[in-house]
Amino acid sequence: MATAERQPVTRDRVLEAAMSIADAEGLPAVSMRRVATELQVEAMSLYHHIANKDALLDGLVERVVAQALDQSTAAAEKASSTSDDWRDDVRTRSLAARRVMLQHPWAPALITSRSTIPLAVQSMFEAVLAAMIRGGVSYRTAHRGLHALSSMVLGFAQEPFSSSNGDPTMEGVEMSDDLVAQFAEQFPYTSAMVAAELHADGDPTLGWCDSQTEFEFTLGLLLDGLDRAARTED
Amino acid sequence: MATAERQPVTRDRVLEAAMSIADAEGLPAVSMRRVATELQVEAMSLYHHIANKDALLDGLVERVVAQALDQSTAAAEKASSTSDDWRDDVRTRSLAARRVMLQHPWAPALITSRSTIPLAVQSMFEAVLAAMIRGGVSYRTAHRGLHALSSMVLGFAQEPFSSSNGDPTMEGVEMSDDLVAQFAEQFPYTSAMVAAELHADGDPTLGWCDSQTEFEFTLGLLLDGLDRAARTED
DNA sequence: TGCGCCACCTTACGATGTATGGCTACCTTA
DNA sequence: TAAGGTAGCCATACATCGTAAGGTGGCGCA
Repeated sequence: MATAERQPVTRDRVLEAAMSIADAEGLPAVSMRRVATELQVEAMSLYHHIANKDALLDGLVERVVAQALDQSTAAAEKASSTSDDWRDDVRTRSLAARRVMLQHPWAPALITSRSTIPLAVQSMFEAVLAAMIRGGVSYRTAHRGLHALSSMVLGFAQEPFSSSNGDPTMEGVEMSDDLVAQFAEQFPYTSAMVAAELHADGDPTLGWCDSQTEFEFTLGLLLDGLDRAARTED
Repeated sequence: MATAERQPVTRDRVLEAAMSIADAEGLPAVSMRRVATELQVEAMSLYHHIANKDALLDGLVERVVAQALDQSTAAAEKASSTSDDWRDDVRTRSLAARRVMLQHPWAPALITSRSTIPLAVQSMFEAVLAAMIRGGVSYRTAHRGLHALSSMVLGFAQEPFSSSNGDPTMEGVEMSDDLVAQFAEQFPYTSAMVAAELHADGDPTLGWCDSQTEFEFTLGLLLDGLDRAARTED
């Protein structure tokens, strides 16, 4: 703060500021004025570097997916020698992309809401597709796999009904024994499942789930299924 | 319009109005003033029936998931005699729930963003879980299956990068031959896939996909995978 | 020296959610 | 029947949002 010589505003600096606000305080906190003050500038000055807010959001998406592409190709290259099963390649890429999404929890919803497909996404599709085709999967099956994979990477990072979606009121309220009993009566299977799955920590919502393990399990299921489909169709 | 005796406002009528606005013009069009004028009333009057806008959105979610629950139990009951494979039961329910989501395209994103889990969702989980357990799936695997299924139903209905997410500018613009060639060079596998999959209609985005078929395929993959997991773990 | 442009700013408009307080018509109760 | 409360609706106002329109200062180049 001592030498607060402010640097010139650029599109990149705007996006960076917006990104850090989104990461720290959530996407709704990203307003033009907020981003501007972060850059020690007035709101209207931003319009010299980006067309409008929608373009700013497009820029955010662009940045996140570029990061996802980077990470997943890096991870895939690093692991390329360890296996020649196409599933491992795709798995590595998917896990890396997911990791990026988890670092920017606002991103999946934003990406899903956009209408134009970023180049970086196209590149990721291409890489995954290439792995599948080289692994002997048909175009048809690979196409379906692509949809399923992108849906998984974007969907599993969002966690519906998680208390991180605002409303800290419910944070750690315990259900009364009465309510627990009533719940158990109305949803016996669910209760039994929770009882079976619950080890140490208690939380009546689905927050007790280990969503990373669940993601990996489902990913494995999907990849094995695609592989099997490929093997039986020829 | 002749006998425009306006009925008294109720929570139900508020939600119904909001719902039809969302269906017709999208979720952003649902503002307090807009809903109010629909009911021939001023915005502030709504607050006598609904705590605030967030509660209104909760109400919308509540309505949609209730509808999904209705449809999926109805469908499951109707088909209950045709098969005793748990997968068919779960499939029927999932497809019915998806159908409801497709009727309210704004719903999946809204549902995903909420923090409290509606009772109707809990009921759907219970029914699906029951089918799985009775089919011999372990609690652990069933739990993972539940996550995967809900992610699919919510995720596949959203279609990232679809032109229905605003921006009608791109609607049906043809790529120049130049661009097509450049694209083919940069993304050879993708181009080959599009060529292989494309039958009659042309559209360079992923809009040419039949997402219903893709959903059913992936659903089948998932169910078979869960079934296989259940069969090998005991 | 002067012209023009570019980055930034000021002001202002219409939209949004909602706090505050007033009005009217009814219902309850003595 | 008169008094008082209350439920439902409305008008006004405020903060915040995206952004259109136009002003201002300093720099580069003629």
